[in-house]
Amino acid sequence: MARWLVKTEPDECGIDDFARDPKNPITWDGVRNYQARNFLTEMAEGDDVFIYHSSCKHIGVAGVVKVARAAYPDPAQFDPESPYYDGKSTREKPRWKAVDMLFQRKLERLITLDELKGIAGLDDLPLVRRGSRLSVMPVSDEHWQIILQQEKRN
DNA sequence: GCCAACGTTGGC
DNA sequence: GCCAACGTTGGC
Repeated sequence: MARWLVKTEPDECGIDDFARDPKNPITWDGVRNYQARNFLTEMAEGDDVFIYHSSCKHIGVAGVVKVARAAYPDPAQFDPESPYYDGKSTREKPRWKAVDMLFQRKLERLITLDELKGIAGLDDLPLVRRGSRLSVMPVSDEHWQIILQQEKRN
């Protein structure tokens, strides 16, 4: 089973939005970057996913969700009203994918980007790399454990 | 196919 | 709000 991390702006959709209605999956749509899309496509039902809060006051890993439905065509790309509309995408050959994700748990505390940057073992995690804009990325078992261990620290 | 211009991301 | 880094676009 693979593990992942996705970035999100908590004002748009953060871990609290998952927690508010924990039985209801949320559609992870609007990914408009090819590398990120390719990772989305690799996600399998049941995979664990870190929710990372970006572009906000408290930046860091906030919780865990799981993939409830593997990749399918992102409905937003066909909706002219959506900010994620892509006129060049067709239903026959959809360009973009979405997955559904289900709440697992909120971390006991936010694991901040700042502290993640200080952990040598995470050097090759795209998240902590300077200038990295990748919004969906795989997380190795080792990295996953390292990040979770931080939760128990003060 | 190159690459300058432009738009976006995202930390600060 | 600033701006560095990056991805995409489009002229050539």
